[in-house]
Amino acid sequence: MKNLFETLKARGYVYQLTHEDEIRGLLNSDEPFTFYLGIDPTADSLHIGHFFALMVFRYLQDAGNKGILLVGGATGMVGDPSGKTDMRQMMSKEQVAHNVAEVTEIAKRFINTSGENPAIIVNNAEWMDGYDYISFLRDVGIHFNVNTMLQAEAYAKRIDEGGLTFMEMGYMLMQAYDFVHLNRKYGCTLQIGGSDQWGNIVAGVNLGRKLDFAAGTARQTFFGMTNPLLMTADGKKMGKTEKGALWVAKDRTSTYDFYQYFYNVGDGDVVTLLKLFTKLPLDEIDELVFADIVAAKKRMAFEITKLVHGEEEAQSAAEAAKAMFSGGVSEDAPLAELELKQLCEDSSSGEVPVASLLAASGMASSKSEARRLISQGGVQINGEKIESPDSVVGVAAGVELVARVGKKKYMRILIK
RNA sequence: GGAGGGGUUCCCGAGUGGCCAAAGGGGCCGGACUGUAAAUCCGUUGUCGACGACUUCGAAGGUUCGAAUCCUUCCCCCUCCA
Repeated sequence: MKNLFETLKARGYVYQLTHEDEIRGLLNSDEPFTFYLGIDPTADSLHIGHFFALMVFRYLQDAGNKGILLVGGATGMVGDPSGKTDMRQMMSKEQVAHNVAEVTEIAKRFINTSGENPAIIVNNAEWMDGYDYISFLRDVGIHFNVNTMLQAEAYAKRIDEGGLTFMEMGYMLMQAYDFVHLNRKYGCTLQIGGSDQWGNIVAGVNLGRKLDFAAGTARQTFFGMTNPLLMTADGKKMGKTEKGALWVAKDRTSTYDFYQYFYNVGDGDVVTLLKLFTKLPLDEIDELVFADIVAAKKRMAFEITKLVHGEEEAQSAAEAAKAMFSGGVSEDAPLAELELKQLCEDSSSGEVPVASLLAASGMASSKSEARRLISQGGVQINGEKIESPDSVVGVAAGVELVARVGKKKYMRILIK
């Protein structure tokens, strides 16, 4: 007898449950079961929201249960309207295929696909592609009541805003069927996912029941469990940055930025994040946070970065941050390489307006923006504050400058 | 298909011929204070060869000395009716 259920609940992974008692029994039983998590390939990387669900996946798998990761090659073609204000832009088939491949690769970093208890990765296109429309409507569609569907919380926004297309309503049927398929083929009994998936998960549970009833076969087991939405203490969606989501792929969000994001979260979120994304014991977390909130935050940022990008990367991100904020420079700071001849007429050396430099390196989105930043006193070059928007700086081929905008943005600029 | 309402700068939302690069709020960004946190306060928030110039108010034309504001056509959205 284990207490996996209690562990997950105490750390904050559990939000909604279709059958609380039964699921507790399932998770705490010594008898392994099969579960699945579905991810749609809406982009070619995963963001931190996915990672939340993947943590649950790991816990379940580490406890000896069989995990199935479903990458939605078929559902991705349609797009889940759950919780969305607007219809998702339809993706081309090529794009979906590309994303499926990328997402699969990244997911493999988090879940164990080899060893004694490997997780398996499936793509629902495998069984959806050959399913013809009429058969699907007759087999699956017959079990869905539109009135009930329309009352689903997940669709409320779309209905308020005026447009929910027929295609999108079909999404729920697809996901529901996925669960049934995995149950039939692999004996999958539990679906996990984010709270925005609740409606779709419940649909799967219900569909399984109805199909069993219609076929007169023995009732199979279908359970669903969701994890809460990752919110910051002040009620915002976590993982949002000015550039969009916080991505797991390095070319989308650098390790340094990733680390910085967590370093800069509010104090109130530190405990939550430590519980969710580290495996530190709960009492140790409490102690740490109580003793020194800043140290706890640092530890949290490090641990999460380590989990996602590996220890080495995390170490260098932490060191880069340390160097930067104590006034030094780090090799790990982002580097921009600029062509000298694009900055000034003279071929060997010359003076370049600081504003141009910032704009060219991407530190500022335009020269106007750069001038604004300078006049507000937010720009430093090589540790010296730039006083006037018209200031120039001497450059020559091979020179490296360190530009700083605001308190937190640093960049090395190499003149070529 | 019919009738009405509407599309404004990142978002919401004022503006119905010059005083409009466009009120106000949110967000973002910068500064101060701090702990690379939060809260608070201040400032900024189209672009550029920068006290001036250029380009913006769904799209394209037109009227006018002058248009986000008026006219025409088109595209899109919403509400009610069918």
